[in-house]
Amino acid sequence: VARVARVEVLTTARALRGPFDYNLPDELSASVGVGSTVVVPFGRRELVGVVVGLAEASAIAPERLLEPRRATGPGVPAELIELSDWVAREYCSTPARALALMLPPGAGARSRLVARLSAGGRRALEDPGARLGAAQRALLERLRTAGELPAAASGSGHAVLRRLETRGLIELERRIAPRRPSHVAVGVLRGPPAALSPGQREALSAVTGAVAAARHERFLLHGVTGSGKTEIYLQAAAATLERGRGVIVLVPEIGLTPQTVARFTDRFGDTVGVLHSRLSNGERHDEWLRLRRGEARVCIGPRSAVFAPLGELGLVVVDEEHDPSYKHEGDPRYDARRVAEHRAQRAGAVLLAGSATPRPESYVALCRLRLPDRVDGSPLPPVDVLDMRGAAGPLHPRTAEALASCARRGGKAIVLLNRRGWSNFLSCRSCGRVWGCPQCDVALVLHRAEGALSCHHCGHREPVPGRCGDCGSVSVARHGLGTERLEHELAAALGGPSCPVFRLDADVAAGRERAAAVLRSFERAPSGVLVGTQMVGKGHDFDDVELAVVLDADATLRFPDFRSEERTFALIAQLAGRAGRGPRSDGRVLVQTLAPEAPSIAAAARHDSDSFLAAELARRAALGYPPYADLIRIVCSSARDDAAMPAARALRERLEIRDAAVLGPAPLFRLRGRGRAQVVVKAREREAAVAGVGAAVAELAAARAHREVAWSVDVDPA
DNA sequence: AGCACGCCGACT
DNA sequence: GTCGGCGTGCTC
Repeated sequence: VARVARVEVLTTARALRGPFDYNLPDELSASVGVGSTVVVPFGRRELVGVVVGLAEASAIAPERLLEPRRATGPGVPAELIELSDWVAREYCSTPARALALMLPPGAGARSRLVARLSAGGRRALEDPGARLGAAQRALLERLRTAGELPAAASGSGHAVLRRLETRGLIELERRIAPRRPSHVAVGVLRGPPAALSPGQREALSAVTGAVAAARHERFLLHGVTGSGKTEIYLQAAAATLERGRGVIVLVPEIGLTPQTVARFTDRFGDTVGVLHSRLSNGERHDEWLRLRRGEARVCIGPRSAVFAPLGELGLVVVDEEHDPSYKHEGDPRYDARRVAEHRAQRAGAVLLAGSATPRPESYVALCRLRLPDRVDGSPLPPVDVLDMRGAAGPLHPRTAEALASCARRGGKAIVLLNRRGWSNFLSCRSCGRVWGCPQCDVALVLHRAEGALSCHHCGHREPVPGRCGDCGSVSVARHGLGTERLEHELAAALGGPSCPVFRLDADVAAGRERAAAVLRSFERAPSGVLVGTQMVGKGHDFDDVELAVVLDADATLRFPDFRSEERTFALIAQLAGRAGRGPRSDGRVLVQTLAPEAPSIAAAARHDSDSFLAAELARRAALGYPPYADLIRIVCSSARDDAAMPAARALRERLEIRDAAVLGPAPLFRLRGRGRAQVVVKAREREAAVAGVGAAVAELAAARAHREVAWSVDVDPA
């Protein structure tokens, strides 16, 4: 009989090594099993924990074991406990952090302490005789101006906060992630299930064959934009539901893919549970519960939906599998595509990844299904590469002419520039000073409409300078072109009632519903130009865009990253796929670049993903990059700028992994006021390398010498 | 990670 | 004395 529950308590601490054992009294043993969530006494606190195992006895003396206070909520399926264990090990994280991903929204460890001034505190600030230390006074002052502050941003330690709380001068409240407004769907092309082309039928039958046999297989649906991939997802999902099994559909950032989501909800109604961050906490929790109870059998959502509480999984779809948003940028740094593969394999389910521009990894590893043609029969638009070396302005004469002609004829165009803001950086014309971020070693970007310079890494903002802080000169040069200025210049050149200019980038999208509103306006407008960052190339299908332009197409190539070729190819190919669709089949694409002969740009111009992938794979093989090796990146960072490098050096010396190259340590630019250094491991034997790095980091992170250093392990860095 | 405890210096 | 700023140790 199970007398002992093994519990992982939900805390983010790396130093804490669970699981911890608790006695299970009779009244709990009936309701508590693997996957149950429980509230347990832990030290001097009470924490939520997850039961990860049951046992008859513990290695700890029975009299030292405590009992869970109570069970809470429906818990998670046991299958997800196993998955969390795999995620924790695969990404060198902790069981508790991995478990937090599986829990219903809001139940995880993600909460924060918020401080607020009380009436007593307000009086104390005005009373000169009040006993207040310097730190206490400073905190109270900050609270008076800010209203309320998260404890982490209060500038004071917990000791100060707690003492002020016991004296009644402040109020402390633990709060879960803030509520967000709900999401509105836009630009939906509704319609009955389409008849399939022969190519679609063939691809679908391969997938449904594997589903019917409950055989784990992995497919790559490689088809251009508009080739009918979504219809195959829908019909494969329907076939899976008929077999009584569940479906997970992963999409990139959901705000940008409302069309895919709407097609699923249209086809399957309440059977679909939608999980995404723009639902309110309550709504998200309700959707999660519907999935957990089996009331919804299809889950659609962004990367975190790969952890949906669905039993009897039969199919996992990964739409736009090349999209970088599938990589999670917090600990654990999981890759939803790899998690999807693992989960599907464990469940005997089928993995169906789809893209017009698949990653080389998927191209090699998955069973390929080709959809070479657009469903509407329209050809892919011709792509012209324009050499910008020696060009005078931001637009090539042919680009300017094409845009003007499009505006004259009342057509629609999309212009992509992957750079936000007005201009890149500012410098003083007399002394050469460049305005940089005080927290990060990068230049600040001018956002003219807000009258601010902004750091795109940490969010630091300062007013636009009137004069140089070093020499006092009032002559400040603005360099580079961003979307804000491009919008302004195009509006001046073409704009007017007949040719409105719209802009879509992260600055616009920051107002949540604004992104959808911009897309809706552009879609409804009979003519106009949409200017934006890569967001304009995602998700949305407009059936009347005749001209697509990419500016500075080689910008992504200038990043020292082994994926830069792949990214550049995808950026151009994805945008090209959005031109000349529907009735307007006379679309064209212009690509401005300083590197017209770059293989990724030349191949994208020919719509030739097969030869691009072949060449890229050969390059990866020669250089020892994925899929022919696995990369692990470890970043050390510290508020003390001289602490990161010694820690990285110590890691390098500690790492002994067979059949792997260890590169570094290399210094990185300062970020959010923290000095950083990295070590990269290129491994032929993935498991050994992950285990080796995990052990080394665990050991060094616990060492006193590196107490102030934060360690971040990124397996399969993006 | 919290949270408490214990030590030390500054101010009443 | 007391308060506030650290450094250290523990959590079934």
